[in-house]
Amino acid sequence: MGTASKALSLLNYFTRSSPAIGLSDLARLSGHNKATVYRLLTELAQHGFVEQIGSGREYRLGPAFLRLAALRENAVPMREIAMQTLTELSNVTGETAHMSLLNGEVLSSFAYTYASAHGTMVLMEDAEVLDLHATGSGLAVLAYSPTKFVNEILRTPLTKRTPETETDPEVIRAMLPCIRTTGIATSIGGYEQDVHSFAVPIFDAESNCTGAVAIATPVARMTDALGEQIKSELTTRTATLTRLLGGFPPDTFPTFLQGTAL
Amino acid sequence: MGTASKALSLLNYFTRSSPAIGLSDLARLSGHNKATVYRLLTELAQHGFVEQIGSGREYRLGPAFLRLAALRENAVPMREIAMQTLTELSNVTGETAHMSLLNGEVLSSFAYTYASAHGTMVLMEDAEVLDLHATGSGLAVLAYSPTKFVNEILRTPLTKRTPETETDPEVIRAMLPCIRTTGIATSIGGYEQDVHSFAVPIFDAESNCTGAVAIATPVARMTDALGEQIKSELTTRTATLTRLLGGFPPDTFPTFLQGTAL
DNA sequence: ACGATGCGGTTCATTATTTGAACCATTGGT
DNA sequence: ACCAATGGTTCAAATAATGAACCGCATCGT
Repeated sequence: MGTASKALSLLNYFTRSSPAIGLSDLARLSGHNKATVYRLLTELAQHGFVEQIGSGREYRLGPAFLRLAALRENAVPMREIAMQTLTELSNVTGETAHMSLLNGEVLSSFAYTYASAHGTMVLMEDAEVLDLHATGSGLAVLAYSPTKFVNEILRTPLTKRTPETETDPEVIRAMLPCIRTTGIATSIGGYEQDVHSFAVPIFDAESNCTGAVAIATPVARMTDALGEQIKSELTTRTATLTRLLGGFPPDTFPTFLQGTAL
Repeated sequence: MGTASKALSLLNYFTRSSPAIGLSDLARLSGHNKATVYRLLTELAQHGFVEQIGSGREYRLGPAFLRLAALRENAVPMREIAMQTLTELSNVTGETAHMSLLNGEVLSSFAYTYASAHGTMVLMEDAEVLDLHATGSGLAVLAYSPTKFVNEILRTPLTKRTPETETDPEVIRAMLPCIRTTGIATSIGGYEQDVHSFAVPIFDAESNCTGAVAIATPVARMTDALGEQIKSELTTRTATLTRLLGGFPPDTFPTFLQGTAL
């Protein structure tokens, strides 16, 4: 791994639940030497990617991301386009719709919309990290990712989010061909208890899978009829979204799902 | 300069006006070897910080920034707090108020509010890079930055934005003590023609200057009376904002400007 | 049709940078 | 008063970054 990658991967340890991390902790988490982490953090800080809280204690993400995110969204207004489709999806299905994007090895929540049809609703968080092995979205992404990537993900220990979480790499690997035949991944309570989720992949211009769109419902509300409706809406509208974002499904993607022409 | 810094500084060449850059161009711009830039871009791409457009042509900023910006804003809701003060400022003065933040050596627009009082108005852009030598905000920041930082900025050639832009490093250096005595920097047409700007610095918890708040008006509308009102409102409200953001002005900052207690 | 140009990407011996164990000075808890 | 952490620093040893030259390819002007 190159030095730049080490520096960048440090940023992945900052999450919603641990927004500030000390030097020693970060060294332990990343497995790098403390001196190394210190030097990398210093460099990141010089560019505003991290900043220190107080007179030398913990580090947190810096203000540079606000600037670069604004530039990114200006160059590629993905969120704006995606919100349109997500709004339609949650209106039509009456359930929570969300889209996630793959950043390196991290799949994270990117945008979501709620429906006002019911009193209960699956809640989402911005920038939440979604386990690739334990969510519908993650499985959809894995099913359409290169074998090499899948191997890397399944090599590392898989965290057991709920009693229902499947953590056997081989069982997960066996699920992927099945997902590919339908183009739809399903997760029932694998990430959060009582959450049922259908997910389909989205692709970029080179037909790489870059994320997923999913509909999440309380398990108790799921019926065969609702499931069929969701799967139908999800596949057609997401196929259109992929095209709106300038992407193309790969040849292997089930053609009967590829939706209406743009 | 460390390797990580080289990688991170590549990101600074992506701007609103050049959102996509080719490998060779980026090598020329940054002054690094093409092979080096290629390797760094590859690493950045692996983490979603840049992505390639089409089947291998130009690079642009990646989706990772959206995730990290969301995490940053969640940890430090600066924008939310700042918008409050900016809204008050533009309401009270009837002019455009904006706040800029320093990311490494780059000062960029962070948030702004317009007033509806007049037909004409100074317009702002998100994430716009503000020259440190040619804007009121930039001068305010320089006046309260370490000498070493000022030297670095003034060593590089200063771009002449308008006929009024001052580009002589020594003249600019001579302005800084003057700015420090009043706590207010002024720029008249130095960045954009016909734009008058008053700016005051903001500070973090360690009394480092991290940015500025400014009021921009059309030159034609500026009068002594308006100027006095703006300076008064700007200094008191920005002092309060610094405190709201958890910062402290340094001891050298004019005390008669430090506003009301929180 | 064609050579010239410039592009993204690759190679590999040279070189400069990163690395990490050990070491400070401080801080906070007991 | 002590101990165990913390953030930060050092320097010889090891490793990773570097850059000139080189591909194959697309584009462009003639």
